Amino acid sequence: MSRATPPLKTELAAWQVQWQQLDWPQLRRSLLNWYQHQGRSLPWRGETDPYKIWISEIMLQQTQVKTVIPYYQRWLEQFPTVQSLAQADQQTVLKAWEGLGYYARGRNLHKAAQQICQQHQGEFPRQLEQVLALPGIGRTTAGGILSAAFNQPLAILDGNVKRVLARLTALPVPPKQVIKMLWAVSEALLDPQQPHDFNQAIMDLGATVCLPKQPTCLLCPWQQACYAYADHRQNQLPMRTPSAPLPVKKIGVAVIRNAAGQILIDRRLEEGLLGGLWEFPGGKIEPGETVEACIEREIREELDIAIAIDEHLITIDHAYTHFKVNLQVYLCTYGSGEPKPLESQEIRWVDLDQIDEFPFPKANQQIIQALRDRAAANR
DNA sequence: TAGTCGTGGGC
DNA sequence: TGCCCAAGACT
Repeated sequence: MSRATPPLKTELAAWQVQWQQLDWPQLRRSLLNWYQHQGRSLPWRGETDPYKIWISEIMLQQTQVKTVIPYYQRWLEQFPTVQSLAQADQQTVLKAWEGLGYYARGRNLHKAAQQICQQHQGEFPRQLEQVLALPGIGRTTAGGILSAAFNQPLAILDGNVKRVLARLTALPVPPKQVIKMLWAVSEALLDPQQPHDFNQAIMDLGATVCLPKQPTCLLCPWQQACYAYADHRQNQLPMRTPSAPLPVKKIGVAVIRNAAGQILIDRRLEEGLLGGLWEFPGGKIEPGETVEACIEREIREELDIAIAIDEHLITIDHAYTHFKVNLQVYLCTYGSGEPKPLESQEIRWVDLDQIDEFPFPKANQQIIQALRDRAAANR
C-alpha cells in the first residue's frame, strides 16, 4: 500500500517544527497595535466587574456578539449582582435566557451564582481551579474571564482562536483532532505582559478579519507571517470533516383545552434537551402510526388522560444542532382523567393571556403565536 | 472520545 | 432553500 500523503504523525511533527519557528514577539506587537486601532467596541469591554464579564462570557459561548448584546443588557438590569442572580428562582432565570438556546448555560449560571455566594462570600473567585469548579465554565471561559477581569496570563481556545491559529500555522488536520496541541500554540503565543488585551485582540481578529469565509487578509496584521496566506490556502483552512445530513423526527403535539378555555402545558425534565422549559405535550410519531393515534397515545402515556382531537393548528419545521423536527400540532379537547406529570417535572392549566410568564423553546413560540392569531380571528 | 445541547446570521 | 457557523461545556 502506497500513501498519497505522508502519515499523520509525520505531518504533525513537521507542523510543530514549523509553528515553533514563528516570531512570537513580532506577532504580539503587530496584533496589539492592530487591536489598538481596529478593536471592537463592546458593552463588556473595559468592564472590570468579574460578574459582568462572566455573564458575557457564558452568553457568548457558541453565540454571536450581535445576538448576545440585548440579552446581556437586559440581564444586568434584572440581575445586577451575583446575589440577585443566586436569589432568583430558576424559572425567572430561564425566562431571561429564553431564546438564547443551550439552556444548560442559564441553569448553570444560576447554580454557579449560588455556589459563589455559599463558597466565596459572593465574590467571584480569582483562582483558576476555583473558577473551573463552577458549573458551565471550562478552560476557555475561565481563561477569558480571568484574563479580562484580572489580567491573568491565561490562554484561550475558542472558535476564533482555533481558526486563526489553524491558518497562521497551516494546520494539516481539523482542529478538533489536535485540541491539546492547539492549546500549546495558544499558550506560546499569548503575550504574558498583556494577556487581557492579547486575548481580546485575537478574538477580534477572528471575528472581523480572519472570518470563516472570505477572510480579509489584506487587512490582517499577521498577513506576512501567515502560512495559509503564503500558500493561498486561507479559504481551505481550517480543515473540517464532512457531516452527515441531519435526521428528521416527526412529532405529534397537542394543544389541550379544558371547558374553562385553559391550555395544558408541561415543564420538561431538568436534564437534557430544553431542560426546565415549558412545552405543549406530545411525542414522536412511530413508523406506521397516524398523527392522531400518536397524539392520543403520547398524551395517555405522559399525562394519563383521554382527549379528543379536533383540528390541525399548524405545522412547524425546526432545526436543532443534531436533528430536525417536524411538529404536527393539533387542537384537542380534554376528556377524562386527572393529568399527572409522568414524564415531566410539572404540569399546569394556563390561560393564553398568562402564557408569556413561562419560558418556552423557539419552536413552541410559533404555536403560541398561532393560538393568538386564531383567538384574534375568532373575535 | 464522540455525542449532546439552541438559535439566528449569512450566504 | 439548506447549510455552515458562532467567545464551548459536559458526559
